[in-house]
Amino acid sequence: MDMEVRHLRYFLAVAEAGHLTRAAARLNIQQPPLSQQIKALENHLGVVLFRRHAKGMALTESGEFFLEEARRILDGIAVMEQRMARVAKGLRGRLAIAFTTSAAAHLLTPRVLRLFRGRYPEIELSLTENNADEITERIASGTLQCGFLRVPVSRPPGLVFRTLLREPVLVAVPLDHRLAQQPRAGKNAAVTLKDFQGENLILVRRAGAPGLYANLLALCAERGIHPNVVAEVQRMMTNLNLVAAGAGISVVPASMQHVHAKTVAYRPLAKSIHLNAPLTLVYRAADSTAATAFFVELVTTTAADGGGTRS
Amino acid sequence: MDMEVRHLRYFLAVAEAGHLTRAAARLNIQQPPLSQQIKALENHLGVVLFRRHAKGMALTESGEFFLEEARRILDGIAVMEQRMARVAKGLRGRLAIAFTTSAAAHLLTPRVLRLFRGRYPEIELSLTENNADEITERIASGTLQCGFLRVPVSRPPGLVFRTLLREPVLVAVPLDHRLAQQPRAGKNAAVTLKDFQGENLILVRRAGAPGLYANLLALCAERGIHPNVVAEVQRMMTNLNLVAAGAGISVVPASMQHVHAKTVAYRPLAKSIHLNAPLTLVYRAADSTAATAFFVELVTTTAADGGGTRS
DNA sequence: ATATTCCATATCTTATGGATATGGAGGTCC
DNA sequence: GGACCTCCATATCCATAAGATATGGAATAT
Repeated sequence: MDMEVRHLRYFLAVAEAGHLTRAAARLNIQQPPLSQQIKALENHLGVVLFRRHAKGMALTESGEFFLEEARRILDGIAVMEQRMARVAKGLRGRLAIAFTTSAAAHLLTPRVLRLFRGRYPEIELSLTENNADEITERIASGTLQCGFLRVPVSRPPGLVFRTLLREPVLVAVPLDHRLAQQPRAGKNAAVTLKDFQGENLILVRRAGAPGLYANLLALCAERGIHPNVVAEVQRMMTNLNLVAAGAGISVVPASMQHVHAKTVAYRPLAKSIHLNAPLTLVYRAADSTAATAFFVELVTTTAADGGGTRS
Repeated sequence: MDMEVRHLRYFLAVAEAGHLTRAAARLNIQQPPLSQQIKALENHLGVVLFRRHAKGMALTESGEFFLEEARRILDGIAVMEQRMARVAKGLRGRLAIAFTTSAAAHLLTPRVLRLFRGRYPEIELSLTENNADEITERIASGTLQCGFLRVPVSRPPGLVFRTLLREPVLVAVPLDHRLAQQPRAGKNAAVTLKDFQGENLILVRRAGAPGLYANLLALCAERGIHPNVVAEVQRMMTNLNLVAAGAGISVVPASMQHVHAKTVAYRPLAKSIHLNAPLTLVYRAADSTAATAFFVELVTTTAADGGGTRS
């Protein structure tokens, strides 16, 4: 015979009732089968658990030992069931989330993570930083659950790209650059597309893929303006590092204007230029995990509430 | 459905094999019932434990959580079974032992307890001191397992009285007593029965019950000697306290000769007087407890080996 | 495309947990 | 002290559910 949880439950009932008949009633079974199960348990353990006398059943010394053990194990099982119930509800789990450097720069991102941790403390967040390409791929493959990025570079089927917000873009130039010196014609006068003519431009993009910079180049091309593309990098942070080093100018979402603030100047673009940077949440449409749903829900509502303080 | 240990064992096998078919083979069952049991478990927990793909079964995240829990519980059960195996062998338990003050005075008693503790460290000894009457009664009622006493005062059926050893008795007298002064006629000349004539005698006995003192009185009566019984007490220690206080004289087993050594003199009895003090082990004949058997066995062999150094 | 592997489903068998009926042992009450 | 009562054990029977057998479908590899 193998011991089963049933034996423990039955034993405990008898031990607590001190009475086979009463325990059987409490367990909603009849007395004889209970008698047999107890006996089977005693056989299995090689120990007599109860002294049978005319007024009921009393634990033997071995029974007392076993009582402790049985309680311990049944308690353990109860704890397990509770924990698994929380797992089932999605209140316990793991959630792998990634963001691009520029998405991480927007205040919405840290804010939403803090909120989530507070509300679902038993969901362990695994956070990584990566470029939009890899994030998209890893979400599709199931390695990641959610990602924050700017303009989607590819749109594999089955992925949801939810635009959380749009923010202006700024032109980032080295402090000693011509465009950084300009604010006299009217206090921070906007940069126009013409200003890009002949400039060394640093891009963040993958060749052939759409994105913020693809849009910018398209606008320039429309007007016959041809900037001089001196570098294409993977991350916007690298981008700004190069600007800070004086390698050229670039364009970034407004929320990055505090990066390298001592060495890079950020100038607005002219209103006529319809170029803005979205913040996008990516996840699998088929992901039925409760944790993911909680996260998507929290991100969406937080963004709708004015998001990351519109900075 | 109720969760049973079987489910945990099956789950663990599948999780470790990563393979339903292989796990089934390892469990000596077929694949379909295993499939069903796993599914039943998933139903019960409200969680999907495995991702089924063409090369086997891989744990989901919930499955990983459950793996920890299942291992924890199965380990707990294994520990329990081991402990109960030791209980079954009698290596773990409780043993209630009592002795009279005079039995405790014999070196065999502490010696055997020390030996026992060393050999069976998981058997908890509960030690008490009491008079022969109560010890006998409590062993009969099952409150105690073993007792050490001198001469049995009653012999309820079902109790075994095993004589471990016999030792001489000595006459205990106050230091300033006539009999204490005597050792000049031949260096510690023995006390005879005649010496008891008219003496104040202190007894340890229950009226009507046999015992060391009943034997002594019988011997005296045979020869027409009538000591003056001034007290009947419950414990031999009380007895000696009274002798030390000068209330009278008494007779005790030789092993007690170090009690009140500063105020009581111990004198041998004449060889012709056939009076000695046994040390007796009492236990229930029907006591099939291994721990009791171990104890009885150890006491018997220790006593046979020369016992408590014959002091 | 074919074959193979592995899990799921459907049906049947069997082992066993549980129900019913009865007996025996130890207490209690009159 | 005898009749009754309570409570557990034993014996037999039934029903449920675990397990076996047979088959099908999905995914991967050849």
